[in-house]
Amino acid sequence: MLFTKAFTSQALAAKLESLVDLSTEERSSLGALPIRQVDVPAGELICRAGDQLSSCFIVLEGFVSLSKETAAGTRQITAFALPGDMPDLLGLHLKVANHDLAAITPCRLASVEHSDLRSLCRTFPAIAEALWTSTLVAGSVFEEWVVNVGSRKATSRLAHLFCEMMTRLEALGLARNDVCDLPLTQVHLAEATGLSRIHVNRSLQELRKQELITYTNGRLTIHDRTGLAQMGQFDPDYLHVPRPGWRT
Amino acid sequence: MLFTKAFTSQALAAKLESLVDLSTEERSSLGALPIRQVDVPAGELICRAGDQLSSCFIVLEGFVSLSKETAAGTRQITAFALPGDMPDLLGLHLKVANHDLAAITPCRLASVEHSDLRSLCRTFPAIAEALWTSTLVAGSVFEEWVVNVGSRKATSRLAHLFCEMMTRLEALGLARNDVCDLPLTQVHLAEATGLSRIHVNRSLQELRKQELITYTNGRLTIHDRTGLAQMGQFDPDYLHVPRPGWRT
DNA sequence: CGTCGTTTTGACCGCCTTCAACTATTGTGG
DNA sequence: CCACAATAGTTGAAGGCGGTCAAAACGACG
Repeated sequence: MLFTKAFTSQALAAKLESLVDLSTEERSSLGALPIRQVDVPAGELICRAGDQLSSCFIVLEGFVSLSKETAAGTRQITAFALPGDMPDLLGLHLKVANHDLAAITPCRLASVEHSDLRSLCRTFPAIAEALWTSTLVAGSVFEEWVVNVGSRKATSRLAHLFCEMMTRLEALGLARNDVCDLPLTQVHLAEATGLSRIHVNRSLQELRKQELITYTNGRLTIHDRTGLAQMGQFDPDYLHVPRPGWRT
Repeated sequence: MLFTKAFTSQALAAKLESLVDLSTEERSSLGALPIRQVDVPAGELICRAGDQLSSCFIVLEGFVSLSKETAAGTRQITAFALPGDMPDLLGLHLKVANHDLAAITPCRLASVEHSDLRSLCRTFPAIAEALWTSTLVAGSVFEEWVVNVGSRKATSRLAHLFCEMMTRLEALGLARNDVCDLPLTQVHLAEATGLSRIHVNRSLQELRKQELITYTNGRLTIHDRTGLAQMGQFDPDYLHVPRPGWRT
């Protein structure tokens, strides 16, 4: 890892402002939050479940996976964190991380001391509320994933995941015209959907055959938005993004 | 439903005090929180996904399920709420419920206006922190459920669920000597684990055959704690209860 | 050009689902 | 107190979805 001193990027501020209104004072205090910038190469672990942390991360650039090890040595990915997300904000109040964090792509993170964050929350309740809300949304996404892996068939699970990622990336301005960079290998998809690598491959072929998507070289294109949403039983409400752009 | 005016029971206060230390003033303000008491008969819906609520519930007595409908008309249960839990606290900041709430047993609930709760949080930051923390724990449980339904086999899923419920009920003083009332039908278990009703039945027989549990008439007895924990790959950390009482 | 990770294909097998029927238990009204 | 209905649990048989194993094709990169 490579460390640099810096100040908070726009990523977090943008995220929080999508949840609550911030005054100029709050915005500038947020910008002045002292952070340590951290660069992590692709594939590297950022922290492990059980780690006791005195700071938490903000994703500035890149894709981060949240995962848990299972007995057989396999991983279950429980969520993906994108720029603006704080994948271990839970540690602010609970002290121990309860999942592994790994950089899927090369990532730029900001590390914020819990003490700094806590005093910021004390001074500006609106910021505390925004952070709280962001953890609620994260919880809501976990809950939807329970439904996804618990009750849908392989093609539906993948369709749902693609809809979710497209929606979130659009909200970040990282997708346009139903095209986005989604740098996940089929192994990542398998670990996120609770399927085997091989069955993911075959299910992707099925989605292609039905002309719903193309997905090559980490680039996802959705050809039939409503068709994919139907296949994945996708309803964007649980993501709580302002204007989802999916018609039911 | 049957409504009565009343004041907050000990259930919530006890729950919050397990998460943060409260001053006597905070404790009494919490007790003075105006609530409307609601009694719900077994099997009845409490609210639906998508409802816009101006108040939220505290479970005082009984078992509540959180669930989402899927396309085929089936349900996926995403969590169980026990006394002291606030299963739709999410609505405090996000306005819309994102799951159905249903009374599994006859339930006594307390309904608290969001405005009252919000002003209480504003006056006592420690209470806000405790509530925030409780939502973080709930999120942590969702995350573990993703792992459970995403990566474990039938018997493991059930074993894990039983370990979780036993741990939580113990923390509430509702279990003793590895015995607790767990008023869930096999259909509930199926909906919570993402299995079919029939396979739940057969997996339960397997757990009994291995002399890990008995489970009849809504009463769970764990005969082999470590064996069950191993089968379910259960590690109580994610529940964030003070003293779990499971040896690794 | 060889190496390593990723994707793809084929064959086989098993966990779990589905369908159908039967039993046990609980509750209700005559 | 019994008849009946309704709910919950159990058993059997058949079949499908997806897992596992093995190997080949493909692509990126040094």
